[in-house]
Amino acid sequence: MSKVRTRFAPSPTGFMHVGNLRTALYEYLVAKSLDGSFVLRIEDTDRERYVEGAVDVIYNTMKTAGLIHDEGPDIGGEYGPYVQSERKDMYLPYAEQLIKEGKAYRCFCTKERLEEVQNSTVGGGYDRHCRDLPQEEIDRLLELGTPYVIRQKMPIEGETKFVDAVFGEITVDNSELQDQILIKADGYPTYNFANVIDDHTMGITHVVRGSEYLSSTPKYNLLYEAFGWEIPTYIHLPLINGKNDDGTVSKLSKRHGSTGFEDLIKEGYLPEAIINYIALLGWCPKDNQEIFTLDELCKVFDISGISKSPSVFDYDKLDWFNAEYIRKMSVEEFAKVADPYFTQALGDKELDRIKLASILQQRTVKLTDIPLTIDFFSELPDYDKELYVNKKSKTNLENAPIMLKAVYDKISALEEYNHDSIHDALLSLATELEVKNGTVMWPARIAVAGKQVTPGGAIEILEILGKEESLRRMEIGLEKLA
RNA sequence: GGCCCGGUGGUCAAGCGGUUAAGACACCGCCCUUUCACGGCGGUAACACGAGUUCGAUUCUCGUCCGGGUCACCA
Repeated sequence: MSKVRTRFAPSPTGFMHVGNLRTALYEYLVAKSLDGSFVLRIEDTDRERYVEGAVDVIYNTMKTAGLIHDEGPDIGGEYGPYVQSERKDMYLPYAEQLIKEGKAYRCFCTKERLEEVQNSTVGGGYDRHCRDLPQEEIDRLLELGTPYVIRQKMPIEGETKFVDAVFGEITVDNSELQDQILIKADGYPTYNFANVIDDHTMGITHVVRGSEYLSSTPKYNLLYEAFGWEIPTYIHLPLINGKNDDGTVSKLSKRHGSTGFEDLIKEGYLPEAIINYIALLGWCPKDNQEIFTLDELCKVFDISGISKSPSVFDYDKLDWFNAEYIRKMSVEEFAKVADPYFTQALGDKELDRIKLASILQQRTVKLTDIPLTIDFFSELPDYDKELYVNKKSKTNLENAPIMLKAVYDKISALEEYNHDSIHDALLSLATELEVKNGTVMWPARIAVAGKQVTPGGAIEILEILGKEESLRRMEIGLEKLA
């Protein structure tokens, strides 16, 4: 058996949809799990949709996602060129070969006529008007310079069967198939034609793509057969949907939130978490493990685990994966990825960012949540004194000032100012006053944070804020409570 | 509309003729606790429907319904 080769063939639109990314991921995994090669091919034949810098978006996405290709425009390979626009001259000869063999023909029909036929025929479609033109007529039209397209002769009767590795055997009536256009009037190949030629000439063994191609696969196969080429293994992937506000589902799109890889990254998701999540959208390992590195996925990935039914992209689950990946990092790693967000909230204010990271790490779901949860470090928010009232901690407007004053005195008397000394001071205070820990902790935390919910407790916040600033904030609290 | 595909809790999903129908996310409750989180424990919740086949169907077949895809000189 020849070496397994898969390809990812995106169009440079400047946007990498998670659906495309998942297709790329599965193509990568199919190749790597079978000890094969993963090829990147850029399909840029559509000039109108060309976007500046779009190819870089593809490279960057693949790189940050960790999907490293073995061959491609940037690194070459023995099956090049890997950019479709650079291969444009190789398609026409193949189509002409088919004409010579009587498997394709020139169609001179005008668009107007086609439209007319489309509207008048039940079920629409082309009426194969030019399929059997006499040779003299063809020559005459050719001499006149009549524009034409090249169409493939599809079988009129019978059926075409093919086997998909995921969906099993699929049968389609040949009467459903149009005489598809291979070469357009401008001389360029249609997408389907270019695809078959490229896949074959690049030695692609496994075609992995979304299930929207399932019903056009017979057309592909008829082309492979016309050339006498070996048909690749087809692996069609179930689609990814999004959930609408009204509870229905539809194809994943912008209105469901960020669906581009870069958008997701901007929203504070980690690449590894995104990859891990989408790997499980439509595929399940034998043992139901959920957390996987890319390398682990390569080892356990198996085509038989691919599901047939479409799935819904669930941001809640993505959140969970992201939080898991954040918690798995070392504090240093987390501090590093969180740093831009620290800066966003704190500016150039000097705080111990490692300590900050350590109290934040367990409670961060998305990196973008960080600024709002730590904003009080840079500036004490204006808060209502009702915050000092907390039933569970047994604090109220009467005892809060007393507790806060006691904390203030205790802290200002501290020679050494660190986590342990603050800890001991506050806990011993609770013992001395014969109240529960919360009764002294709550007012202290509220005074220095000015927020009901904070990352970390009173001790951590006091420590990070520093003695001077903490005391200043407690003074403000005492004034409020007076 | 024709054709193709799909249908297990709200979501991702295991299951491949006999199970108390796993697990994860979300949700709810309890515990831990200086708030929130993390962590621990527990809970609610599903085989779309109807006929077959079979001793026995979530698993096999057919029909119905629902959902999606596809029918271009777009990719």
